[in-house]
Parts: sequence; structure tokens; C-alpha cells
Amino acid sequence: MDEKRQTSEQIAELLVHVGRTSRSEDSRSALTAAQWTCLRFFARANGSTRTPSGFASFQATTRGTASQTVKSLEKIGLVTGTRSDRDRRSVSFDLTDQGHKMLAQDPLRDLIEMIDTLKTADRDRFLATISLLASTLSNRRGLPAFGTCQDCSHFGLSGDTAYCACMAEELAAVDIPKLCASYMPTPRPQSQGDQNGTD
Amino acid sequence: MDEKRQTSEQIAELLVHVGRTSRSEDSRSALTAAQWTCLRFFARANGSTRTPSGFASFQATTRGTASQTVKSLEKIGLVTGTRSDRDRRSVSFDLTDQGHKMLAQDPLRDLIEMIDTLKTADRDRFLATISLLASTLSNRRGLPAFGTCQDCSHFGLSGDTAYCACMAEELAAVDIPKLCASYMPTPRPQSQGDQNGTD
DNA sequence: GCCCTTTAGTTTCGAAGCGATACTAAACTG
DNA sequence: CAGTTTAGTATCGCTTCGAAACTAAAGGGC
Repeated sequence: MDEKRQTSEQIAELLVHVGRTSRSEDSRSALTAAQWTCLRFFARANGSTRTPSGFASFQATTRGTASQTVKSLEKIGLVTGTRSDRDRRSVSFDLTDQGHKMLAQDPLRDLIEMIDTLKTADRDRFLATISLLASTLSNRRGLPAFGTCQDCSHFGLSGDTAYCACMAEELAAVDIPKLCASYMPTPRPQSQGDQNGTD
Repeated sequence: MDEKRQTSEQIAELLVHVGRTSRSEDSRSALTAAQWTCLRFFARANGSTRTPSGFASFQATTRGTASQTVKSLEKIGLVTGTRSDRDRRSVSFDLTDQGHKMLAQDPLRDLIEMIDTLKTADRDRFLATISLLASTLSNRRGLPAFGTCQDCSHFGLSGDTAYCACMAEELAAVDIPKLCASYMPTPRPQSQGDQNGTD
């Protein structure tokens, strides 16, 4: 009983600790933690989501702060913005070549490589648990969930073209595995499909 | 192939995200993230470790910064410091009653309760994986490891009294499950470090 | 068509956190 | 008993972030 509680505390603290130390190795990192997160986010979010507002809600910060972060990345040439045609207020950002080059030096690489060395089964279980924690946490906090289009309840296939019911439009193939701010989790029937391929 | 890499990236980002959103719910939290971490640390570290220096190395920050954080907690009455008799330079901090009361509202509670609801097997596996990640990460970064006395290689039992080979003294029962800055992982089969105990 | 509200994005300002530096005092070294 | 190391503190300046005010575009109702 108290044993359980202590284990949970330990896990929580380790989670925070690992997250914290992974974000920006020391302060001699090329970018700040917020800048890295933004760069990563823009690399992984779909067109209508990689905007200042999208990043603001992803980071649970204000639009003003998010705008500053984006602007700083634009100033050093890592991202470029283009105004949307459908909505002339909206600006969508893309990584430049330099941006991609910088992303290759993401301090998170250390952690990622370390996770890569885990056994496949361990990694999958770990992913399942942390996903659960993340989604439960964010909707307990009232924060919007972020997920990929392919996992979204707005997602549909008619023939061989993907479709987003939320945008009410066709979905480019490249956007299917990307993050979307309008993500709605599909009611899921508990995970199955074990793959017993060990690493 | 690339599937694996993508899973690892996803895990790493979720880790950072969960850590980040758990640390301080918004900014209307009573304390800052650093203050919460300090309070938590002082609640869990043993007498010779819950000092400004101990917290500094735990947080991988400077002693100056750590000192400020501690001072701010002292000013609002959550911790009190007492000078050590053995070393008159050193100050050990304890939580006051108010400090314990505050800790009960730790924003990390949310996450802890959530982890409590996991199945025991899942929780244990999760702990094993994240512990591995945390320790690998910290010694890749050259950061000192923190662990409990009972898991430490300096720990010993002679009869029914616990003993710390590092401090060269008896260990109070209450300190056995606590964090120590002088923690040395017990040699796992394969690790070959210098056993030069003095630092 | 026109007004009113909402939303995307930006700018400015003030507060707070943190790192660097310099300092005091106590403990070790030889 | 000098010289060095270590614990802790105080100060300064930079950076970051949130709050609030603002512009401009879109939507809604009539």
C-alpha cells in the first residue's frame, strides 16, 4: 500500500527529472528549451497546426510568448512563415534546410538513442504507459490533446484518399502521420497486436 | 526499421511533455517549479544531503541559484535550516509543518495518483525502464547520480544497525530509504568503474 | 450590404529566474 | 600556521515569460 505510493512518487520524480535534464543540456546549448520544443513541434505538426497559436496551445503558454519564440527562430533562419490563402490571418511555419540541420543536433537525441537501445517489447510497453499518462493528464488539466491524424476520430479513408472530417477536406499523404491541434482520440478498444519480434 | 526510431522519438517527446506539464500547473501554482522540486528534494533526502549544495547538484544548477531557491522557501516558512555540528559551514534544511502541508498540494500529486492507478506489473516495468534511462542519462552527462542509501554500495548491515561506509558512521533508520548525494550504484555485473570512494 | 464578436498574430512592459562573479567563513593539507 | 578547498551567500545583468493592449482578418446575425 505505502509501497505502491512510494513507487509512484519515485516514478513521477524520475519522469520530471529525466524530462528536465533532457530538454536542454546545460545552458551552452545552441537553443533554449522552448526553441527546441518549437522546432521539434514544427517538424512534426501538420500545415494548419504549425502556427504560433498551435505551438502556444501545445506548450500551454500564451500566444504572445509563443509568437516570440517563433520569431526568434525565424530571425536566425531556422523556420520561415507563409500566410495561409484560406485564412489571411494565419501563418504556417516550415523548417528551413538550416532548421533541419539544427534539428539533427537536438539535445533530445541522447535520450532518443538511449530509448532505441531498449528491447522492442519494453519500448512498446513503455510507450503505451506514457501515452496513457500523457493523455489522462492533459484532459484532467483541461489542455487540448495533440495526436496524429491517423489516430484521430476525424480521420477517414474513402477509396485511397485520406480525409479529415474536421477540416472537411482531403488530407495530404504527408500530413497523415503528423500532429494536429484538432485531434480527437478515437474511442479505443484496449491495445492488442503484440509483436514478439525482439530487437 | 524507421518505425523503431519513430517510436523512440515519440516516447522522448512524451516524456519531456509529461515532465513539463506536471512540474507546475500553469503559473497560478503556489510555488515555482524550482521551489517545488526543492521542497520535494528536502522531504526525501537524508540529513547530510538536504543542503543548498546538495540541491544544487541534484538540480544541476549553481550553488548561488540553489541558495536563492532555498532562501525563498525559508522566507515563506516552509523550511528551516540548522547548522551542522560536525561542519559549521554546512546547513541542513528540514520541512516545517507548513512545508509538509504545502507538499500535500504538490502539483505532482496529479501524476502520482495517476501512476497509482496503473496495474502493479505495468508500474514496476515502467519504473525499471525509467530508472535505467535516468541513470544512463545522468552518467552520460557526467552528472552525479542520486539514489537511496539502501541501494547504495556504501550501505551495509552489521547486526541490526545500518552503516554507511562513505560517511563512516551509523545510519539512522529514518535515513535508509532517503536520497543521498554520495550515492554509488551497487556494481551491476558488467559495469567497471573506479571504486575510488573518496570525492 | 453593415455591425458586433471572435480569432490569429504581434508588440510592449514588468516581474522573476537563473548564471556568473565575487565574497566570507569554516574545514582540510602539509 | 599559511595555502587551498569547500559550504554558503550577496549582487548584477541577461533572458524568458505572462499580462495586456493592439491590428487585422474572419464569421454571424440582421
